[in-house]
Amino acid sequence: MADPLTSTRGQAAYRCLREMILDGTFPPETPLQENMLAARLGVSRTPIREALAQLLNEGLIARVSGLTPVVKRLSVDDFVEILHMRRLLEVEAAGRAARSSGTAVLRPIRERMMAFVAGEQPTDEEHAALDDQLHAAIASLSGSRLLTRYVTDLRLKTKMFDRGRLPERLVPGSQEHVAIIDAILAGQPEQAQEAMCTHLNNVRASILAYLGRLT
Amino acid sequence: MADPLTSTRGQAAYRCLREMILDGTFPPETPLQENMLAARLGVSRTPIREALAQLLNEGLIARVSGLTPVVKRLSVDDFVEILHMRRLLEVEAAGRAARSSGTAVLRPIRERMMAFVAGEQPTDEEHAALDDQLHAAIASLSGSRLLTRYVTDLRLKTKMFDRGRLPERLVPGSQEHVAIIDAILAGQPEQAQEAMCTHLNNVRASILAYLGRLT
DNA sequence: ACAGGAAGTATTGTATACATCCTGAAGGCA
DNA sequence: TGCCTTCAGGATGTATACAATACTTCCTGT
Repeated sequence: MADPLTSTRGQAAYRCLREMILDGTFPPETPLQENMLAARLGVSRTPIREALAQLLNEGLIARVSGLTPVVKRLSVDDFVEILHMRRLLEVEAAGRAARSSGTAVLRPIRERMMAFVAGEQPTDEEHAALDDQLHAAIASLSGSRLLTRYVTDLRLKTKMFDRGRLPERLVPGSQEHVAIIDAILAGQPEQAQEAMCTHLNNVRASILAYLGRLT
Repeated sequence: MADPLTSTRGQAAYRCLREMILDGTFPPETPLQENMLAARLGVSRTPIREALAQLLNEGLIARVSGLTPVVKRLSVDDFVEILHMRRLLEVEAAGRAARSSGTAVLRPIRERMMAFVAGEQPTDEEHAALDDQLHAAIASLSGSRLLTRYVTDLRLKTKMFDRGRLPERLVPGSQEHVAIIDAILAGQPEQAQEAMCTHLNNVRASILAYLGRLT
């Protein structure tokens, strides 16, 4: 049988709502009323409430003035804060990954990244999935479940900015990823940390430039 | 009126259960059955389920083999992992706090700490509360809500080890706290970071020694 | 016309009843 | 004797009904 935890309607509703928030089906400030969601997902309010509680904990939604929770709008400051935290944690993770064994799992990811550098054009989903896979693998190689979880949580919140909005970052981003991987494979913690730090600084700079371009 | 969020039975149950777990009323491995808890707290299963979901998210309880969640037993490795993460985050927070304005809030805390150094014997609750207050204030001075929240969450999980088990740490611990405060008040980030790092290393060492003494 | 209040409406909080699934034990068969 | 099957009990997942609360709108008085 499937994992009972992920096969309950409550968990399914959670994943569904999270996806709808991240992909823009529910834009920021959208009020999420329990009855509306229950009707829309075809379940009762009980699993909906469970899902909302989880999203509330994660910070993807918030109760602004008391009652009905709304989709949280990430301010630029929020975004910078999250990326700052990600840098702190992922730089640490990269350093620890370089000291770990089992780094071979990074090799197939490196191959795919090299293909992007060589000119292959992946779909957004493909690219995002590989990005996730790499950062998750590095966090996991750190050997700390806590670090892995925090990195995963933080990356979730910035994911809505990664949706193919910055195609010009594909090749340089992939090059930076390869640099991080190579430093880890070579067992050089300082270089791995530096490469990760550079990468995240570039991500921040390019997204801030994108946001500035909008105004 | 009181904050509507904290006056619901669900939130009350959450705080109540959390306290019971942290103070040992529910020791590790205790199964937390919804019916039992509902009867014990005098509410229905609905708010209990809400509270359990929150505790589950926080990691204070876990579903080990499927069904009934049990109070999580913190292994030594878990503890080291948490303290490692705390060091990473709180060192960062101390550095940023030293660069911030508004550090005057630390002065009354410093006075109390000095009283402990001078020989005053606080109750466990008093000491724990001041400790919380200091670390929370430093995290808050970092200017990052995210950092503050993470530090708070992590400290919660190690709190069960702080319950007056290490009376010999009172004076040196308070001295270390004063050193951190003084570095922040003096606006010296590097020294603040170093003092915080030293402090947390000492905390880890003394608790590991305590745990080793048990075996 | 504007402010204050009161009633109605809608939404969340809580309790309870029902459905589903897991667990454990008893009994039968090889 | 040991293992598998089956059934009973219980615990969680889900739906629904009810209670309480916050918001909205309209009315009234100044």
